[in-house]
Amino acid sequence: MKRILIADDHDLVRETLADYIRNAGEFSVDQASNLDESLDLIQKNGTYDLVLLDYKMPGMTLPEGLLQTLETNADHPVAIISGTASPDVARRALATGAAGFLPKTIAPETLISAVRHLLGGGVYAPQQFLESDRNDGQNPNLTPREMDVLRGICEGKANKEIARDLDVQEVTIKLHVKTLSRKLQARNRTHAAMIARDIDLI
Amino acid sequence: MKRILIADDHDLVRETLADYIRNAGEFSVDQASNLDESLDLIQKNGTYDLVLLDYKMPGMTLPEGLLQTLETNADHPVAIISGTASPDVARRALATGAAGFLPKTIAPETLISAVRHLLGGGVYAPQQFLESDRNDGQNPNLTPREMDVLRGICEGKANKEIARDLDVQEVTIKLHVKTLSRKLQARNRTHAAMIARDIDLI
DNA sequence: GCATACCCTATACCTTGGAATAGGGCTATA
DNA sequence: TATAGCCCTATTCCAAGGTATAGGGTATGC
Repeated sequence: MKRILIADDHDLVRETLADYIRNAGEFSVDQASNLDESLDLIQKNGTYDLVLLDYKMPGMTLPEGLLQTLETNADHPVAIISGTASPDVARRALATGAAGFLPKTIAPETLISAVRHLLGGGVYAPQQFLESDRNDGQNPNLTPREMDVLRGICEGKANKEIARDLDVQEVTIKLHVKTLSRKLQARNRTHAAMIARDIDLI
Repeated sequence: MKRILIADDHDLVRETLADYIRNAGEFSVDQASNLDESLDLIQKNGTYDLVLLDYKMPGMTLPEGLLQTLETNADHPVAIISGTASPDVARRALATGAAGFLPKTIAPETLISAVRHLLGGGVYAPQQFLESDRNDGQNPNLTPREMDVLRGICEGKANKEIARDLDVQEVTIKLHVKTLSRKLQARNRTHAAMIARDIDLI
């Protein structure tokens, strides 16, 4: 029987979900409520056939937390499960090496078939999260660089800090901040960060 | 058999949850994925014995959305179910007339007994969300004025603007910004805004 | 080749944010 | 009454954010 680890900090959600997957009768499910606990369980019980990590739980970060898990659960698939349906998160997760991206808006039966698919070594991600390169109507159409800067802003970093991280001059960051703020119709960086969060851009 | 309505936009979470509650054998469960759909169902099928509303779903607002639901589902309890465990949201929900507040971090069995309690006309809310005197590391415990300023920050307003709105001097705003940033362990106003959003403080 | 879009840099200037320090007035409570 | 917490103000100073303008380098596509 295939062994699955589900990590999510919402006890209610995780346990009912684990129950649901167990009821399919094909899987044994273990649970963790944060990243550290997940890593501990993997080391204690051996690698799982599939690990599902909530994108938002204590200790979890992208890409760091995902990379740690991939390393610990060597050679077995790790997928991200996320409440907020964000194409950008999906892309970054897959680019980092995740085997899949499961939004919490998918139907339960779809989840089961996705789990089977992942266990078979496949990659799972809903269509709409992959072909969203093109902006579908309300996407403000930020350039890759502007997205980099926006992420920095959202983490509360100063321009100088972002500049160091991206290895460019501070003035350049200021330029990006200005243009991305205009595109988002934000009045300043803080506003831009909040808008980005609102429309699930980050 | 008591009739329950669950409204949550995450299909996966809602359906597994509905399954779980149905399995208790005592309840019939209907589902909605946003506020409007909930109101429609109540009007079409008659009032439910209990309505559980997700705090974060399309159309949902506090207090407006809750008030609408309370009115439509006249004389029957409506409870808020929330992913992020925020004492402030809990207090506002209960103050508006919600019969209960259920964080998604509670255990599934606790949920079932809470549902029974609510159906019996009781009020349910975890202790720790009501006696928020003690801040257990998580609760930033901001003063009312600091909350005012925080709201301004989150709207992308400048200090000068917030000062005008609250009819005080700009320096005063700066003071509040500094102290609330310290309490939230934020490095600046943007960071504070993002943290506030993360923990659903606003 | 030419236009376009993106990315980077530079200079200069002004506004805003934020730290530090010091107090006064108010209210609730021990 | 004294203590504490909150709210407001003040002054000073430096760091950071933001605007404006001008340009260079490099791809891509017509």
